[in-house]
Amino acid sequence: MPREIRLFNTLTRRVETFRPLEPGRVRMYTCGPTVYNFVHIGNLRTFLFEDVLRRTLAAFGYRVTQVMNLTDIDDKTIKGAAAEGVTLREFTDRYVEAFFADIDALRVQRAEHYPRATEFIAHQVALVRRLSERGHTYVQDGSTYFRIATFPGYGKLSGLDVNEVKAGARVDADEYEKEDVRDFVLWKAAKPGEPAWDTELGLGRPGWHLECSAMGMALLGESFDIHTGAVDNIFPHHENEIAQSEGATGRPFVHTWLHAEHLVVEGQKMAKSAGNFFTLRDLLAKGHSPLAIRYLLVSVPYRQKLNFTFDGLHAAAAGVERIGNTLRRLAHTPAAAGEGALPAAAVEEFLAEFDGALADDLNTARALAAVHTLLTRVNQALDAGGIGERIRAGVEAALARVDAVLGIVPSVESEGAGDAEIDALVAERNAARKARDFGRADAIRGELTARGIVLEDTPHGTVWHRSA
RNA sequence: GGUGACGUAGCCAAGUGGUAAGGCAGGGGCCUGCAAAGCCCUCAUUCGGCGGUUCGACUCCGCCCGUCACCUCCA
Repeated sequence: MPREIRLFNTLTRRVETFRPLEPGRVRMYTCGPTVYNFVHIGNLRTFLFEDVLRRTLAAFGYRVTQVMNLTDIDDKTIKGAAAEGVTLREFTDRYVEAFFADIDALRVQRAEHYPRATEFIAHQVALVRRLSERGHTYVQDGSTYFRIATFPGYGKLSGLDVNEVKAGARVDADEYEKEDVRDFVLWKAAKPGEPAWDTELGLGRPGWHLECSAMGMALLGESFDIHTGAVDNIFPHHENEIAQSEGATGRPFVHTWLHAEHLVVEGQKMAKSAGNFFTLRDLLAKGHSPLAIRYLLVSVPYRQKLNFTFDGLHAAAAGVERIGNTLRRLAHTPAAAGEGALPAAAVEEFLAEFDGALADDLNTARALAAVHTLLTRVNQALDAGGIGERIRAGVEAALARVDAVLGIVPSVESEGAGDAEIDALVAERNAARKARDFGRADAIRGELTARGIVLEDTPHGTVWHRSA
């Protein structure tokens, strides 16, 4: 039996105990990138929330099937391809590839499916047909619209009163004519020079919201457990998905809706004009480590606004370092006889708190606090006389679980080994130290430091590793 | 105008009725030939402000101040 988890459902505005439709199995749909550009750290915050969600569910014993769409047909991709004079596919392929490279760098686990909107045109057309059969649509100037007046539940996710949504400066930005400004387009009539599909709906292309309904239902079923995105998706995107999906099937579309808060940079909304807009690539180019970025983005619970700062990034890097240092000490310190200075209860308490925090609507800040408390106890025990073999294995297993869920544990495995030249320098330095020739010893250490090698003289000998 | 968040130490942040987790930064100390790593001590008599409820409130209620988000491009 999987462990229970409590999640805040946007639909009910409450933290609820999560119950999958099929016991032990979770089907989740996560809104993915529009592939017209490199993803920025705000996108990444959301993807990382989804990654921690799927990892937590898996660690808790659920079998997870995750779908993440790749939006490769919309105004932005069309514009981008046209601007460069390449086909839509060539243009979007580039950013799909970049997207995968970026999430790989951040250790995001792959979803089971990454459907592209352009590869599910038939499903989208079929969905519109079902909506038409049930009287939810109308056609105007070759485009097909969803008439929200036919869907009584409209507004239930966002809590917006549709009657309050009035035509104004911000409404009806798109050029297509609608019967009612609140209606949204399902199928857009072709415009000259734009990609179009010749279908029973006429020559055109799918509207923005259609792909998620069609692909979600195609890959996960007409009703599934979880649908996620960032808060700005609540309205109109997810509201419209519900209308489209439930309008077509007459069944509940999604049981639990989860939304990640936005991130701000140095307290300001991230915007290109403000000069605080960062892609992953920007940060890596500045020399920040992917693991530190991941740690920072994961350290604030997903429903909290995250203030991304360079101070915070340095703190995150320090946090990652501390985990690695402790793991390294643990590996290099000989095991104590028997239980040693760390009681087995310390590990058990940690696991209970760590899992408890995650089960509480993914409270990653609390989970991380538990990790640090464990690290302190481990270091105390290491100072106090060592840790027994069995307990040490328990600590390592616990940190492996931390890594399985949060993905923030640096690898110390292959460090400090297999480099005969460095080993020789270390040996030479130790000979100098023994001879009390500290000038020579420090010169060697200085040289190694310049090469990015960190030395540690422990009671059990000198160990070295490469600085992060 | 409508709807909804948030305001805890220098910074990030947990807690949400029982007397303030954790991390980073800072100060002092131990260890070390010196470092590195680690450990110890220290760092909010107080949780935006003012009232109220309560034996007791950071936690509940009211008002006020401030910051922010969404209201059909937006992760």
